[in-house]
Formats: sequence, structure tokens, C-alpha cells
Amino acid sequence: MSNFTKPSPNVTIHRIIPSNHKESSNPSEEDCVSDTSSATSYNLLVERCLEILVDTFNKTIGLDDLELSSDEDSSNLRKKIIPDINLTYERLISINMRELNILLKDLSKKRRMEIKNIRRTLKNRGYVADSRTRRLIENDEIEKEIQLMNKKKEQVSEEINANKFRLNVIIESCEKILHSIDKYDKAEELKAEVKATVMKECPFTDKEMEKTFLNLAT
Amino acid sequence: MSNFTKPSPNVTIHRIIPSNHKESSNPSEEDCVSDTSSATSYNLLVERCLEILVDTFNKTIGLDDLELSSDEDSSNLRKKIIPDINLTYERLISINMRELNILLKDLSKKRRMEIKNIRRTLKNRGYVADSRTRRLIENDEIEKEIQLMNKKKEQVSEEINANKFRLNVIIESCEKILHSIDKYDKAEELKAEVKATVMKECPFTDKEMEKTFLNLAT
DNA sequence: ATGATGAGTGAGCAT
DNA sequence: ATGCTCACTCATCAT
Repeated sequence: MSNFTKPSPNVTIHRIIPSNHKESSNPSEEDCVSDTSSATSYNLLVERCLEILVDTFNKTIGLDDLELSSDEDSSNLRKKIIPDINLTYERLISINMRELNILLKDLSKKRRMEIKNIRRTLKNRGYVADSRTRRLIENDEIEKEIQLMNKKKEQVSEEINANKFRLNVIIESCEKILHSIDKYDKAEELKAEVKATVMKECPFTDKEMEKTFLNLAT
Repeated sequence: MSNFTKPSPNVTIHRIIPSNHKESSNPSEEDCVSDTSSATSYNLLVERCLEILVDTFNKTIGLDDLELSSDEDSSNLRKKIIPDINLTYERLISINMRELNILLKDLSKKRRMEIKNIRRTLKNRGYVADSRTRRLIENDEIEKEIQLMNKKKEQVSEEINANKFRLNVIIESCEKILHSIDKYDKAEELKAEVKATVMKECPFTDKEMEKTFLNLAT
């Protein structure tokens, strides 16, 4: 989606080394740099160099990297133009294949592949950028969610404390009632009845509160 | 830390193209591949190729990539050996600089830089792998934290409900007491007193519960 | 020198 | 072809 949303100021240039090069050549730099005086070694050098060059340039991925390299300023890399088809990079990735193929039809097969590879690479660049952005956003959201849950947790804690306070107030009210009842006949019988009711229906888990209440009713 | 903990099955090989190549050379592949028959063009080609090669190989970063490339199987990439100093990759990154410098002292400056660059790259490989792992672990932990918080939230909700239930039980007990009191003299006066106490100290927020209680004491 | 991180790259998978 | 993700590389910053 957001290709080119973040043109980097530091664009690096990479190039594939075809895998069949892996063990084929191991000319330490000295071979190529320092020993260019004698004719024979020169020829050997040339042979070797050509071997490498031909091999390298034979690959269709040839010059994409150079074309993909950053401009001097690179902040408007998206404005770079591919001369063969007169399209900016920005346009190259937004155009659809149907139209692109029309533009490409007169170019060599090699060049067609090159341009398509440029397109692919540019698209990849965007995908990765999107992927990274997405990850950042997701992390932010999770962080916010955690903060929100913490807030809610505090609210709930406060609610619990408020409820406990109310319970205590009510228990104290009951205490008053019970003490008041002491003045009357049959108070013991009544208190016992109340205690039985409470014990049966109210499974206390808060030990202190339980003790308080039972003390009231004894 | 965990360098080489995850040797990838797919190791790619990259090479820097020195930046001064950007506009210096633009030999389309055809130049090098197809036109090797005539002597003059051959010489031109050689000249051109050498220009590029010398430039490329002059850079100290020369062949690191080839040496860093994957083995055939690549699962034991860490076992790869750098012949000049007879160290495996695994050892190369674990050895300290002091010892390494001793091993390197007889090599050419260029080669020393190459090996140090290999070391740097291998270390970087590890850093990035660690970074990725760290991110994954962190995400897992956050996810677990969220689950834990959700669980706690449910527990708290249950606690709240239990408290509300208890409140109701106690209120019902009060109701019983109050109704019992009706049998005695001065009952109205007592009830009014209890009601005043409760209203003063217990700021109800649960409207339904408040109504229930006030109905009791009226 | 070392460690961490951002951005670009190709490989490879899935659609 | 397209989108995504992984592992790698390098540049760059900070220590």
C-alpha cells in the first residue's frame, strides 16, 4: 500500500553474486591489482576477469541495482525515471501489468525482465516498510490496551473498596439495632434467629468482616 | 549472545557495488557478451572490464561475501574455517580481539581487514537474530500478560458479585430484624434512628440496593 | 570494538 | 503477479 511513504536517506546498493561463483573464483585482490606489468600475467588476468564478468553480466539481474541506487538527494527517489518507458518509479509500481506490458513490448526480453525486476524490488521495498509500520502500530495498540486495562483494574479495585465500606456501614447499623434490641424481652431469641439466617445465606470470605458480624449476633 | 543459534537454511549472498560505480559505467550486458569476435572490440571490452574490475577489487570489502557464503548444506556454517588463521566462524566471533590480533599479525593489511569484516558481519548476523528473537519473546510475554489480566478481571468481577450478594443478604437480615422490632414498643423511633445512621455513613451508588434498604427503614 | 536498530534485498511461501 | 515474512546485509548511532 504505502510504497514510498518513507524514502530513506540512506539507500544501500546490493548485488547478487550468482551462486555458481561461490567456489569458482577466488582471486585475492592482489592478483588483479598489483600484477598488471608483465604481458603473460596480464593475459591470464584478462582471461580470469572476463570469466567473471561474462558470468556476472550474463545474468539477467545485471544492472537493476545500479538503476535502483539512490539519487544524490534520494528524498525524491520516487521521481526517478526509467528512460526506456518514460515512467517514474512511483508510476512504475502503481501501473497495472496490462498497461506495463504494452509499454514494454518493444524492448528486448532482457530489458523487459530488468524493468520487471526493478518493479518487483520496489514493491518489495514497500511491503517491508508496510510490514514494519504495521508491527509498530500493533505494538502501540497493545500498549494502549494494557494501559486501559490497568485503569479499569484500578476502577474495579475502588469499587470493591467502596462495597466493603458499605458492608461495614450496614453491619454497624445492624449492630446498633441489635444493641437496641437488648432493651426488650426475648432479645436473645431474636438475635439467635437473625444469626442463623445470616450464617445460612451469607458465605463470608472476608474473615475479619465475618468475625465482626458474628460478634454482633452472639 | 546467541550467535549461530539459528543457522538459516537459506543464506543469500550480497555484495556492495562501490558507490562511485553508479554513473561511471553503464555497459549493457550485450556489450560484454555478444561482441567478443573482433580484436579491437575485444580490446575495448577488456579495457572496460578491467576498469570495472580494478575498481571493484580495489575496495577492501573485496571477497568477504564469497567467504561468508553458505556451505552446501549450510546447517553447519559455523564450522566453516578461515584457512589463514585456521579458525572456524564460530571461534572467530568468540575469540577476543587481543588473541585475534596475534593470529592476524603476519597477514597483509588488506587480509586483516577482510577477516575483521567477516567477524563484524558474523557478529551483526547474531545481533539481528537476537533482536528478532527478543521481539518475539517480548510479544509472547505481552500476550500472556494480557491473558493474565483478563483472568484477574474475571476474578475481580466475581468478587464484586459475591460482595453484592453478601450485601443483599445482610440487608435482608436487617429487614428481618426491623420487622421483628415492629412487635415492640418504640419501634418507629428505633427504625428512624437506624435509617439516619445508614443514610449518613453509607453513600449508596447501587440505586436498586439503595431503594431496597430505604424501603426497609421507612 | 561492540551492540542495537532501521531500511533495503532476495528467497520462498501462499494466494 | 502480488503480498507477506524471514534471514541477511550494511549504515549509523551510542557506549
